[in-house]
Amino acid sequence: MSDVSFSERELDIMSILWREGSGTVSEVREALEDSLGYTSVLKILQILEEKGHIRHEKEGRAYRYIPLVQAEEAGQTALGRVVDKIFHGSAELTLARLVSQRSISAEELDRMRRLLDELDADETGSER
Amino acid sequence: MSDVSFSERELDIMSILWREGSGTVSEVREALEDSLGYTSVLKILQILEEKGHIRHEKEGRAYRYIPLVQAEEAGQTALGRVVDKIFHGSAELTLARLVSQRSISAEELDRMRRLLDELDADETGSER
DNA sequence: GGCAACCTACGAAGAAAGGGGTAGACAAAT
DNA sequence: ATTTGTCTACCCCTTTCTTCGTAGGTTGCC
Repeated sequence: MSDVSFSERELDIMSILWREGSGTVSEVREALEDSLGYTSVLKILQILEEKGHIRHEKEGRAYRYIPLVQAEEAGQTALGRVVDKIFHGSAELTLARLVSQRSISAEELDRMRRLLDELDADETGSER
Repeated sequence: MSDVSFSERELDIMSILWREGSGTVSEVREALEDSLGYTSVLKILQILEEKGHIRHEKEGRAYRYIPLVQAEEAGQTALGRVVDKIFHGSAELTLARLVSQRSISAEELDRMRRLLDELDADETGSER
C-alpha cells in the first residue's frame, strides 16, 4: 500500500473518477465545479496517468480514464496525515471534529455507533 | 472561520507550533523529522507569517513564532476536504477508515462511543 | 472531396513549493 | 576590542502545479 497523495486539482479530478467510476475529458470537465479549459483538464489527466494513478482506454475518438488507485488508499494517506499533523494522532479529537462539522442523520449516527461497538467486541475478544 | 490550508512543509511546521505552543527557528528545526537547513525552516516560518497564520515576537536575539490559527480551524478545512473529496461526504466511511488504520485503546474507543451517544441525545432532544 | 467538430499531443508560461547560500547585525566570551 | 557564534534579511535555484494556446489527426456530414 504505497503512499498516494494528490495535489489540489488532481484530487478534484480523482474524486470525480472515483464517484463515476471513470470519465472522458469532457465528462470530467463538466462534472468539475470550477470551469476549466478543455486542455487543462486533459493535462491533469495525463499527469495522473503518467504518475500511474489512472489509465485510459480508447472509446471511439476519445479516451476514457479509469482510476488505478482506490479512494480508500488515498483516504488512508490523507486521513493519516490530518490525524497525525493536526489532531496529534488522536482518533477521538478527529471524530469530535468530524461529527461537529456536518449534520449527521440519526441513521448514520447509529451505524457509526455500531461500527465502534463491533470494533470494541473484536478487541476485547482477541486481545484480552 | 476562513479556509486555512497548508502545504506539506507548512503543515509539518504548524504541527510543531501547535504541539509546543510556539517555537524559535532552532526549536522548530530540531523538532522537525526531516533535517532541513536553518534558512529553509526560517523561510517557511516567514511565509507562514506573511500569510497571517503565525506571528513572531522578539526573544533575546531570536524570534519566537506563535500560531495565529488554531489546529481546530485547520482540522475543519482539511478534514472537510478529505471527507468530501475522498469519502463522498460520508462521515461513516471516514470513521471506518479512521478506526481501521490505527490501533485504538479501549479507553479511547469508549470515549469515542460516548461522544456519539451524546450527539445522539442532543439531536433527538432538540430536533425531534 | 472538403469543411466542421471534436480529440489528443506538445509545449509555453506564470505561480507556488521547497531547499539552501551569503552577508551583515549583534551579543557573549576572551 | 576582536573573535566567535547565532540570528535575520535578501537572494538564487529547481521542481511541481496549474492553466491554457496551438497544431495536427480523425470522423461525419454536405
